[in-house]
Amino acid sequence: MVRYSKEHKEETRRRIVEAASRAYRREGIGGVGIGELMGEIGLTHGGFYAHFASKDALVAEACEQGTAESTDRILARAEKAGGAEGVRTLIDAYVSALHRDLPERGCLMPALAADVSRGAPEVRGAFTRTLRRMLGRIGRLLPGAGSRDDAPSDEALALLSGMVGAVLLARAVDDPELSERILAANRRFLAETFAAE
Amino acid sequence: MVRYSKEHKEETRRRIVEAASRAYRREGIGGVGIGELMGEIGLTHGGFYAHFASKDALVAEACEQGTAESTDRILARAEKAGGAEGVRTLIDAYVSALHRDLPERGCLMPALAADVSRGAPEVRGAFTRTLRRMLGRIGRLLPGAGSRDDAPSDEALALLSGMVGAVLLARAVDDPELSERILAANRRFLAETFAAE
DNA sequence: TGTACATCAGTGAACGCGCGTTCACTGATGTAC
DNA sequence: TGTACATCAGTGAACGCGCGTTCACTGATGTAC
Repeated sequence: MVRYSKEHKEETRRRIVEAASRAYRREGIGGVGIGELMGEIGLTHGGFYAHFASKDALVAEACEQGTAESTDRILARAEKAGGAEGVRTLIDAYVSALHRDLPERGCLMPALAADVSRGAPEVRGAFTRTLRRMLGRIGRLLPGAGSRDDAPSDEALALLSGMVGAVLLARAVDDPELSERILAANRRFLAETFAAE
Repeated sequence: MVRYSKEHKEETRRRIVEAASRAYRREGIGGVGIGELMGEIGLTHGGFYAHFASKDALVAEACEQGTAESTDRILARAEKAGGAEGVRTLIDAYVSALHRDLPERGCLMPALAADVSRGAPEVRGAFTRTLRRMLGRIGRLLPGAGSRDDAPSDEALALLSGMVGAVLLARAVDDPELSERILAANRRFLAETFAAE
């Protein structure tokens, strides 16, 4: 039943990374085993080590490669709009009930930053590169930003930190009303500060 | 060798909660087992169930009771100062390299919010009560805040979200320079916004 | 075009380990007499 | 004051389970002839 072509292996590898990235954001890194992951794409656990040296190697790749699509979904529309309208679009998309409720398709930062801070060096490195890339894109969206890509702007750092904290707390909280208030307050506050006309 | 007085049991229970609260903030909830915890206070794992019905029950108590001292350490000085000076004191203490580097003695939110959002209902409830208490104290510190304790103010929500996001990202990042920039940018930005004269 | 074969992606049993939880027990305690 | 005893905090072996990882293997593949 199994048929493999020349690109078959790299295709399988890609599917593992994608499944891992989604599952880790949903359940946490410790919450998903290799067997569960391989089963999700219709394979058995033993085959995993033909693709990755260790779970940490997969986690690193899931943090760096597996999140491009989600970042794009959040940022692309904002970049198309541009200006204050673009920043407002970003804030509304990021600090939203939808983003809160679908971590597996959302930003890496609120979902896995705490796990990463306790993780292997290669994982922290991959996470940092993804963060830098995101800060660069947000920085270019903000008014008055220089085009120096190497150092993220203070504004981008403050905006992203606020958005990440808001989604993180909104997810943890028990009470739907408080959760909604966390999002609404941060949306309003960040838009006033970073998307003023 | 073991000698127990009337208050001995509740004293032991208190020590378990304290050790758990510190260890969970440092290593994550999944990163610390019952055996390790009991060993840390000089007991064996079996005795744990004389004090708690389950690990989740301990986690809930660690989130609600075990963090009072840490919250106090961060907030007490700010409350004593009061006014804009008090807010600046809070921001400087929270968004600091010291807080970043000592999660086990720091705020519950950046350390465990992600774990909690995937946790048991009783854990989320305990976390939410601790968050509410903290928001109330921060709200009372901010200028122009009404004394309605039941609903946290938008300003308190935005300030805490920003501080939590900043410490969370600063901990996850690989590069000490970027980590320092995350803290500095957020300190400056939050102080300008919330501690203006 | 048809057959034999080397390759290697994927299989599944097995490993050592640590987890949360249970339970029969031990032995120091405060109390009853 | 001194002894017998019920209590119960803490012990440590055992449980079933899932984890990450290893490894001998299987069988479909593209290629050589």
